[in-house]
Amino acid sequence: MPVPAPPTERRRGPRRALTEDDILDAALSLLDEGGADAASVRGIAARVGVAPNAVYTYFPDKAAVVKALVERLLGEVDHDVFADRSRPWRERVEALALDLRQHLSAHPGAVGLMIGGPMDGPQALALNERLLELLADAGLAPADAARASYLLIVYVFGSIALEVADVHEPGPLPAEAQRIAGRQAAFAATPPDAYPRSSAAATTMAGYISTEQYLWGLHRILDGLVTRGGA
Amino acid sequence: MPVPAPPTERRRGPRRALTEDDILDAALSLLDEGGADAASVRGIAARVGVAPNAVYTYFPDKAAVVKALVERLLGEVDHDVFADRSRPWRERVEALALDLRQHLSAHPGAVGLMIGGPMDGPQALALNERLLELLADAGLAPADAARASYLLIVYVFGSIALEVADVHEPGPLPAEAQRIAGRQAAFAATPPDAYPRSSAAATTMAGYISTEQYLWGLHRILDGLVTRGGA
DNA sequence: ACAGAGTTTGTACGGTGTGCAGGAGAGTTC
DNA sequence: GAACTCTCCTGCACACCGTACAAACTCTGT
Repeated sequence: MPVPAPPTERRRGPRRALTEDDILDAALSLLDEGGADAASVRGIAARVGVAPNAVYTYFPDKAAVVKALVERLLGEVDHDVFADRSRPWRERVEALALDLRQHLSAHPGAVGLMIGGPMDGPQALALNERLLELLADAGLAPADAARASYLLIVYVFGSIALEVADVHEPGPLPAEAQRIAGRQAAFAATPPDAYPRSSAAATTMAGYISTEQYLWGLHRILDGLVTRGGA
Repeated sequence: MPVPAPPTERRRGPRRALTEDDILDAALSLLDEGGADAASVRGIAARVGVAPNAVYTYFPDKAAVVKALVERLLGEVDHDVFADRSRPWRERVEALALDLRQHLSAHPGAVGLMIGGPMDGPQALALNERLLELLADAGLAPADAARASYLLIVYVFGSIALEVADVHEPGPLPAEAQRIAGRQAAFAATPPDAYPRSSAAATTMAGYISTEQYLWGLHRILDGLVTRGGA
């Protein structure tokens, strides 16, 4: 604790009607209901019942709101699950990857905001730290662990980004089976003469958004990491 | 050619002052100069010298402009380079990955637009088709080739997305060395007591955005694909 | 010459993020 | 208790966004 001083120090002026978290709550619910466009400053302010510019008392600008929101979502992942060193490391990576995917795709509108910014907050760093620990446990040298951690992050966020990019309407993601069926219908329109292989692989491609494909890719990456730990 | 009919059929009414390509040119240049926000319908119209709503003669809405622009950029990659079956397949995948990265990061503002939509146009399909061919040449069964193709696409677009997300100002990407130096400076501020591993790996992490790291990750993925081609 | 289709423009509406001036509440100091 | 000061919230305003509508103009087919 680098701040031992006054936690209960009352500020001057009138008490705040809101907290930063109230604003983030409103932003997140708007994001979930209406997509990225719905999470406007005016919308947030209306939801918490203040004038639009009152938001600027809590955050300097809208970018700060989304930054804080991203941090909060990243903080929701349970670090203990994959910090448990008694479990095999592959299992722990898998648990982390699944956890991240579940948490992030629960808020599809927020995914675009994450990959739109640098993702360099404390929670992002903490996550990276855990990943480095985990890969060190796997026997990777520090430099390789760092590279591998980035590779995994790219895979996780890239997967989720492409996944949510495929759904057109805002709101919560439909069930997996439903989305796959929709993609299957879309891929059926692929002209087989122009794209023979794509057309033949349509069924597999429709399943790109499935947990199964997600794990398949993850396993291939983990395989690649162990077959050649060196540079 | 499924359209043998009249290519020179003159429409009624006055001749168009522009072409669709003029609009895409303007959109792309604005995107490159001022980032995603600068590519507004009004900005595009001003650049080509018409009223804002004249754009709607050529495209139904802004989303269609973005979609066409994405398709055009995807069409810029030279398919012949990695369609040459005499070269080893790993080399061809590498060439494709590098080509894509170069083309896409030449227009950083466009990257967000790509992963914001479904990426299901003809050029995207053609790219996928080539990748499937390539992976079939590598000896993968069709279903595995499809999965592997998606894995590679996720990696390529995920990498580039995270890469451009790190640069704050719009405009063309700075040189690689310059960006790495900037990241190094940023990572130096990481508190070593809270994040010991991240702090120790700062130098490696600063290089995340390098071509070297990009290829390292790609090679790990390719290793993972060959060590276990089956499900 | 005329009709009609197609292109462009002016105007306008509702939305966005955000700066500025002023008013109201709550602590601090006399 | 009065005065001061600091903070929060508000109303208003600006510049911008995407885009719908109707009018004006230009060209082609008859």
